[in-house]
Amino acid sequence: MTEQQTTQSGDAERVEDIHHLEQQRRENREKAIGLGFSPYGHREDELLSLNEASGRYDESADEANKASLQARKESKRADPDIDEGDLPALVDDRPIVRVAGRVVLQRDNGNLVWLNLRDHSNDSFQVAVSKRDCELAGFKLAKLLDLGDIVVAEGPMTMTRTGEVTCWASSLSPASKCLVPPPEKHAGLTNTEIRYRQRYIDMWVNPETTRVFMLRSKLMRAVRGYLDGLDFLEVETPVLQTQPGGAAARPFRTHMNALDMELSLRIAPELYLKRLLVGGMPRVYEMSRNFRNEGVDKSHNPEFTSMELYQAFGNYETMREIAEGLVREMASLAGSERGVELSAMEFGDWVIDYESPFAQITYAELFRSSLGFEISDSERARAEAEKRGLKTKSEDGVAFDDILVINELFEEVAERSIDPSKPTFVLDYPAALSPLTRPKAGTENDSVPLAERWDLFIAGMEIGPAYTELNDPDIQESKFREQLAGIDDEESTFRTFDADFVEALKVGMPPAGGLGLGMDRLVMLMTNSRSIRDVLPFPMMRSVES
RNA sequence: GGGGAGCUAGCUCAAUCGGUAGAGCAUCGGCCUUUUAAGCCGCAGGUUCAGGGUUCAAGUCCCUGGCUCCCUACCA
Repeated sequence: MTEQQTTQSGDAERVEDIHHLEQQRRENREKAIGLGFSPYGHREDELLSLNEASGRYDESADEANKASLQARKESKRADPDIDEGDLPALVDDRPIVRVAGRVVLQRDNGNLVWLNLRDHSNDSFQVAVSKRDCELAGFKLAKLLDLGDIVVAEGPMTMTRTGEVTCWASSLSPASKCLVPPPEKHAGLTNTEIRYRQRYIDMWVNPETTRVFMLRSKLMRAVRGYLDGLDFLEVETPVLQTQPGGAAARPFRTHMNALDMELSLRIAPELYLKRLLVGGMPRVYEMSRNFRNEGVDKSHNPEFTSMELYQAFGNYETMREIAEGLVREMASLAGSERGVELSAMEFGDWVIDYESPFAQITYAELFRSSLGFEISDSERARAEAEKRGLKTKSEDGVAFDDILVINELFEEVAERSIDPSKPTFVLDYPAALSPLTRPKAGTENDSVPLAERWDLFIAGMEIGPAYTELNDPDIQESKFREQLAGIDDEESTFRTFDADFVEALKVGMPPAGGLGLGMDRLVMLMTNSRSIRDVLPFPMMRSVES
């Protein structure tokens, strides 16, 4: 973008529509140009972060410089006519730094202007711009800066009388103009709507927001590093799918013009990742953006990120070991960044222990301990569900299959009995609820056959499931065709018959473990964010006409 | 889906029973070379979310709509 474009585009005809606070800022930008500056800056190769610059402060050099200045002053006082050459030598070995940041505070003392700059590393770094020590243009610039402007300053690191490490500018130049009036400097920006819709303002004003997104990025990198260490390969599979599968959810639908096809955005990558196992890749994972055309709340966004992985010749036990290691790895990183103990990481009102081995309990045991009877007692389950006012039939009046009633009770009562502060694996779900999972050997003839599946719960949130994958094409086909009584549309998408996937299994998929983890929810846990919106830079918002 | 709260200056918030829309910060003008949310003096800043209604009079009461947040429900 050229200077001409940014400084002249449409100013003339728009001037009357522009808010006076913006107009004043435009005028200050013109004045900076008048001082010979390019208001939008240029390449800088020698910049230090503000935090690095603070670290460069050298106390002994600063003391020596101050002492030499004092000695010269005293010599002059003793002999006002002393020659310059007879004064004690000026000592100045103070480190020079070159820094950039956004102006968050400005205190103009007349011939000395104090600026506080902010960048990713430091919320408030002080720069002093004095008429005596700074280039004249830079000094004049300091006086006409607006809060929010980005500037580049260079000068020695020193300490003020009040003990604040400060860059004492020898030069100052603009790097970008902020034409938008800033939020209140102390109360800040609290309006959640602006925070989410104009996240760039939120990030500038509330450094904590920026820190969450930086930690999110580091956590994603840590996950990749961990999986890399286990020889998993990251892959990419289709987002646009003709037949969305791998989960129970309503998809977003779209149309492809070139091939005149109806397509859906994926609800899960599962069925494609398994095809890669069929093809011969032994360990794969994908950081998958999934799309589900459903409600929005504190833990649901229409697009969200899951990590799914598949390991040939693994099973759901292998997956439990990986998941526990991975979550602990993330917690360890987050703990060190946040300065909290791995065994005591706050999340809302809870303190979560990621250090101890994660708890394990079977679906049946958890059901029994919280409800007081067995999952096989379907009559009692139905009575209990009705007593609790739970749904036991679909909207069109069809009575739920027994296993759906049991699962209603499980979700309503048993899941909630899990200690939120202890990461907990719930093992061995009913096979009927897990159409892509291998049945658990020896339970086929039980009244409630089980499948080799677990779900991980932390802080009351479901973090993700894992399976021993079903690799028998005939069982898979019958699972796809199995319909439970009272099942709803969303649930049935799980069972949409995918002929090509069955064909792939016929080619032969090695036995495998598969795992899916909700990355957004994990980032919520790791950053102590209570809403998924706080870990997504740009959460879904209703559109507004302006 | 159900319930609750809210929307006033650029931002954060006031405005009593329905009776002249205010403050702080930011901005603008003036002073100031060690300030820390700098300070002192002065000025200015409004389609009270939108539309309709009641009234002599509406930010305030009523209706409709928009957007946001919270609770709840749903949601692998």
